[in-house]
Amino acid sequence: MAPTTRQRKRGHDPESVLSVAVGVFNERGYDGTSMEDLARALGVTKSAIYYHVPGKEQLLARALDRALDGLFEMVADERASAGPAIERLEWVVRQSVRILVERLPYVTLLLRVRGNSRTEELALERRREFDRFIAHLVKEAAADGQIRPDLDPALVTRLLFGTVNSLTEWYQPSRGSADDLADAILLMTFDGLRV
Amino acid sequence: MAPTTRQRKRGHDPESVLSVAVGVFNERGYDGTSMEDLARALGVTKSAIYYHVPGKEQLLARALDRALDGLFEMVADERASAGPAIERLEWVVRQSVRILVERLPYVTLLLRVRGNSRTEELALERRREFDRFIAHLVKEAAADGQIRPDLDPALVTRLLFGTVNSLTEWYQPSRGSADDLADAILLMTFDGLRV
DNA sequence: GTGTTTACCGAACATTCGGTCAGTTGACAA
DNA sequence: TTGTCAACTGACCGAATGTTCGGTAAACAC
Repeated sequence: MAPTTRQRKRGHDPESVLSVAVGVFNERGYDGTSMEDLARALGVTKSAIYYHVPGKEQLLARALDRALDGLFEMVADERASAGPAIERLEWVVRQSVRILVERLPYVTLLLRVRGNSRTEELALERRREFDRFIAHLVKEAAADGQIRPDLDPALVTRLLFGTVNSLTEWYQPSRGSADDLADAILLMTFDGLRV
Repeated sequence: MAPTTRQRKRGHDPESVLSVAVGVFNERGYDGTSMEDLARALGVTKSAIYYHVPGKEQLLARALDRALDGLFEMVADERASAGPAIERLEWVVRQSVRILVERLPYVTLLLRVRGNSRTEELALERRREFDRFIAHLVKEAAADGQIRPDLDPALVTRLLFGTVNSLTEWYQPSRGSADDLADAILLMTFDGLRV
């Protein structure tokens, strides 16, 4: 046997670095994560990271774009703009859950952004634009008389998407499909828990 | 004359430092906040902070205790343990909203803790204990046949308190009282949005 | 075998971090 | 007037931060 270690030069690329980095960001928080932490998680030294990506903030920017692009692709779909408002809202909630589950680490990171840097501010602004779209949709459904009139549409928007977004706090792929989750959320929020 | 209270110079005390610090922590995140940031917000130099409090992590610990103490005082109340489970659950949700509103900055900070230090781990463990109490309560209500049987009680627990906790993301005192908020949340989650 | 490219290491960089400490200030007591 | 003391300041420390850079072993191209 050759004593020389014949370890395969697996090697990273920008994609694998991003995916590992986002995982660590979500465990320790972006500001709580050092490049040393990332290096350890990747099994390389700090400097190796800079061979693949320009720096820490770029990692954040790419991750946030991945989440936001998913959300904006959805609201660009015809099904978000045509038909009865209540059905569009239901569809958008369902799709939001789907995106949240599909891109869980990226969306999780997005929902924790506080605006500490230019990168974060830009992401926050895009997110607010998405939120405005949803708020408008709820308002339409309320105007159509499709949701209970004794609740302020703006409040409903916040609570509804508070519920959806809280998935990032506990969801694991083993805990059910996106469709089952969306069913449960729509059942609770639209029809109520009480028997 | 023996004055029992000594006239103090204008300045800060541990309480005012804590309250300003928690505000900055919530704006920029705990790890994203430097002692220099705190000093600027307090209008003093960095070293003045150490005259009033032992350090950054102690500020976090005190803030987290303030949130957790409120939650545990509530579950220690008789009304959380006696009577029909569904009514206890309703009461606990209502009180949770109240505490969240009363101690908003402290609870906000608590809900963002990731376990990066011993202090954060201890807070996380106490929080999990609170969550276990709620989960048990929902399970009891489900066993009593008081909430719809087609939803997993563990899932309901997460969604219900995901909704409640999402208040920290947007609530401002000008946006209504804790009671009004609790009404809206209970209306949506227990009776449903749809007309 | 030689040259080039890929993927990395180790050492260093300037800066910022949380924290310490000797000294200063000014209100008050005596 | 003098002394005390709460409430600071400013200079500083070692460690950690994100980033740069010169070098290099291994894989590949010819």
